[in-house]
Amino acid sequence: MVSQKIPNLSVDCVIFGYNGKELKVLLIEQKKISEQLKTQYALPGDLVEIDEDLDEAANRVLFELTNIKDIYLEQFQAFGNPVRVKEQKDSDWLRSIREFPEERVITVAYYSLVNIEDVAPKGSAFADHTEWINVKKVPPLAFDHDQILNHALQRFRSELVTKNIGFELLPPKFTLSQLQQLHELVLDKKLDKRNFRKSIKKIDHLEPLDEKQTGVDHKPAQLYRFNPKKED
Amino acid sequence: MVSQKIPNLSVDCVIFGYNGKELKVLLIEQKKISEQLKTQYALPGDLVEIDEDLDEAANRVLFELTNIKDIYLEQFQAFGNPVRVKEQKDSDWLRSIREFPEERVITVAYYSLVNIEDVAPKGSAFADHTEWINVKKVPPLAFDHDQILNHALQRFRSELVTKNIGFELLPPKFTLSQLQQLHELVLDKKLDKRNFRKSIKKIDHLEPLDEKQTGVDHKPAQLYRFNPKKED
DNA sequence: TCAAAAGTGTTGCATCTACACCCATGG
DNA sequence: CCATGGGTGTAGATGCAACACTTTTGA
Repeated sequence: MVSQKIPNLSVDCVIFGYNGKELKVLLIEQKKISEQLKTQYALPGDLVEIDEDLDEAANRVLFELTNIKDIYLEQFQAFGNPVRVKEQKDSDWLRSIREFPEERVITVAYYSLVNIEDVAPKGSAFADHTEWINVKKVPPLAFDHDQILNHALQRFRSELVTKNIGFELLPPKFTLSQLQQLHELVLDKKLDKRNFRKSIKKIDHLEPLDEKQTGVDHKPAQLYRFNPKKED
Repeated sequence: MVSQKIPNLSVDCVIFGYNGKELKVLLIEQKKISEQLKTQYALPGDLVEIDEDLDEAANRVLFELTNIKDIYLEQFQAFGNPVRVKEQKDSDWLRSIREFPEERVITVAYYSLVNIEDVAPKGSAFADHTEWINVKKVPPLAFDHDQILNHALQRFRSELVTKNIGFELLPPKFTLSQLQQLHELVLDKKLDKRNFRKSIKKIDHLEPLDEKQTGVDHKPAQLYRFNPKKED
């Protein structure tokens, strides 16, 4: 069954992941229409269904691509340039997948943080496959997705410092050094170890475990987890 | 000439003004369809035209209602509940003005600050008239506009402190006490006069004039203006 | 015993808060 | 000369940045 879609309205999702070394973003490789076309990457997104909430649509797109369900997606901006999907580079592909490929499309953009281990990227109706790509090495994207990705990164950075989000990118048990590395990567600057620890020890829901790192050839670190239920 | 509109997409504008005493928001009174219906207020908004940028649409709505042109409107959130325009209270009115009144409508919300003196509210195609209403005394609004207004207020508060916006609400020449009163009103708390002055004197583009208040029965205050060109 | 990362406190500086009196004007 | 809001500084508390050494483990 094909559900009915609003021809002018889509959601796009910027899904960040972290492998311990690099901040990555989940991109789809657009299905190749003909051999002449070179492959183009894009953010996962889709038209919104006729009776679907925006948040629901974003979750659906995320689920279709990653099998991840019920995580928080932050809506950060709507992009509505009337020609944002009308560049030459995008029209062939749109003609192959859309019922009304000439329509202008407004998109509502969401971002989300996931544990990269939880995701087994897979193909979908629109995409040959999905791929985790280092945010510092993202090729030019379809539509205005470069711009959307940049906005997402900015928003992520500012929420990382103001709201101390970011635990979602780490494995369930992590060390403070891992957390610090993640912050350094996202903010693109070195942080002082002692000051970092002082500042994050203030935040709630960060719980030390009775457990240490194993299998490292140096002093094993205390493991922590992020526990939203913890009162502290 | 009637321009073609996208049936599922609108913009709504939360326009704040300040009269020296109260923070106000510009609302439209929906045209009365029949004598039975009670008047309902709503945020100014309209469907987006088929080739119109979102920002452009917001500016058009603002202009149609206030004759104000070319001011900055901040997009803050898209609202896309599929039933947000389908409550009983709103359906009669929609049937009277919309070509497709049963369609679900996603709206992109903007907020803006204007000098209340510059606005001569007037009627429009949809509204009997427009009215400045104290934000603390806003009646229940059409659609989900209460929620939109609340989000706008929150965003305005946070940008007032982080970005020191707010001058747009004052007359071109103002005293520091007027600026302080505005901040106190928006943030809903008393501020210390000396500390307030210290903090705002750090911000750029605030320029003391060679001019003082007149016509007051106390020591006349220094006048300032906000001058975005000033380097300082 | 060596290498590698974990872990831990203090000091100076900048920022924020609290607080009270004199000044200029109009009536 | 009185009432009214305008205008100003300081001291204490708090928060942030800089900085170096000891510990624990595996190899």
